[in-house]
Amino acid sequence: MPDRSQESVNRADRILDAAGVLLLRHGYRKVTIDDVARQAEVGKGTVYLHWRSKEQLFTALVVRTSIDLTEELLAQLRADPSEVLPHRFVRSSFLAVVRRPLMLAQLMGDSELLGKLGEGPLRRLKAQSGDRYGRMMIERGLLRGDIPHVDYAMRASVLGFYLLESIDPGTREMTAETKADALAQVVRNAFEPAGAPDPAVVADAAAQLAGELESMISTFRVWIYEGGTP
Amino acid sequence: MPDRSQESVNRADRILDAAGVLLLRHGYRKVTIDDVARQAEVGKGTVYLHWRSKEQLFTALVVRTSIDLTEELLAQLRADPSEVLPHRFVRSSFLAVVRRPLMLAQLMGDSELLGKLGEGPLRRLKAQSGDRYGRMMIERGLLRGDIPHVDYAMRASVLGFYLLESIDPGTREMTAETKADALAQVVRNAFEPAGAPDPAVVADAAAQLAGELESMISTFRVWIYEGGTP
DNA sequence: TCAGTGACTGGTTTAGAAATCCGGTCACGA
DNA sequence: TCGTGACCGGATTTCTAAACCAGTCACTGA
Repeated sequence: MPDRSQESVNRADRILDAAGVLLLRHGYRKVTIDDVARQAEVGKGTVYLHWRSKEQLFTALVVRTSIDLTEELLAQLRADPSEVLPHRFVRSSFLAVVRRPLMLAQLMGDSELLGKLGEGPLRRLKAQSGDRYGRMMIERGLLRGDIPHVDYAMRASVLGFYLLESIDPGTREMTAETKADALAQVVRNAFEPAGAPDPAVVADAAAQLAGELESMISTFRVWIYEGGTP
Repeated sequence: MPDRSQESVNRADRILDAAGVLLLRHGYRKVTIDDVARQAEVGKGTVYLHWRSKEQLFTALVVRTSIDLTEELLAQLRADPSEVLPHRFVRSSFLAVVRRPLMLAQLMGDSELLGKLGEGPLRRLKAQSGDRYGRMMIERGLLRGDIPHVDYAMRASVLGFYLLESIDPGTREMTAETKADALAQVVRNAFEPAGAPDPAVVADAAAQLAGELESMISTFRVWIYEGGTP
């Protein structure tokens, strides 16, 4: 028998579901709090019992999606530590992002869909995490240290795979997996050292990355309730 | 002593110069034909002696810049045939584009600056040429044939180098050369076969590419006078 | 005679006012 | 105590009048 606060969490989730459906259909600007409340079958005031503003409501939605995505990556990493290798991890991240329209919109800076929700500290946090991941891989010898600006080059190359589709509609016929495989090839050939990596190093790196992902998830959990502006 | 038509060409060039200055400063929408005429110190009607519409005037400007860019690449290719190798050619193209704001704007689809001039047959032609270059390099064994979707992967990776700067302002501190070098590394490691290429193959490929560039330039020359819609 | 010009025209964009909308509050009812 | 929807006023949209500018063409002077 669910207690009072459990009910409240359920309802918060229902409201976020409603917000998600409407956001993807109409975009941030055209979705009103009234719409969300009606879709979630609650009164408008009820929405404000959970979040202080429209911006915080939709930020919570983006953060919830980020948690979901990060948990997926974490599960894959735990099932197979070699997921930590750049070509594997970048591949999984690519698929995890393109399958979540909200994440894709945030990464591509789609202000039509997200308003200015795309910016903000959330994006900075993710960028920082990417940086830390890169440095960690270089330190452990899982990314080539012999080429200058590996981090820059990898960021640039990967970005292109996310953005090409918006510039060249012809590529929309390829499946996400096909693109992800091509991306993995590029990352492996261009940025990873030749030869098989030491399994011990891989296991260790996987453990560290798992820790980082967990702490990201914790940070996200806090943000859901504080609207990303603590 | 310059004849009548030489004068006319000079004046057309002066008008295009004026249009270029104003376009970069204010963008397509805010530049009026009056402005251009005044900047070029001719009457407004005179502009219409050279081009049938505002769109054709600015299209001619973009095409003139494209010719200039293509001639630069052609000269480099003639000076050193190994410029035809993907990592070299992509590097030179990158530099040639980022040093010409109009070309960069067109490639990035900057509609603030170019209005809808960014679209159109010009862009399609350039995309096609890129495709043909890719196929040619694969046929001659200068791009790896063993990885699926090399063309797609290379287009995506290269695109990222053009676009990263607009997403991550931090990278603006790097010089264009540094970025171009990183790009060349990626292309070489990810897409070219290991080992030195056969000089005869290179020379032959260079000759063919030079031919293609020449024919592009010819096409551009026609378009200057026909506004890109023959 | 004709290249060059700028006043002129009417479709389009902009500016400003009026009307509508919607984020956020809160008094009330269950 | 929790949930609601009528209500408020700042923000956005809509409407209309004024300004603007692409493109034309009759005129000028070389």
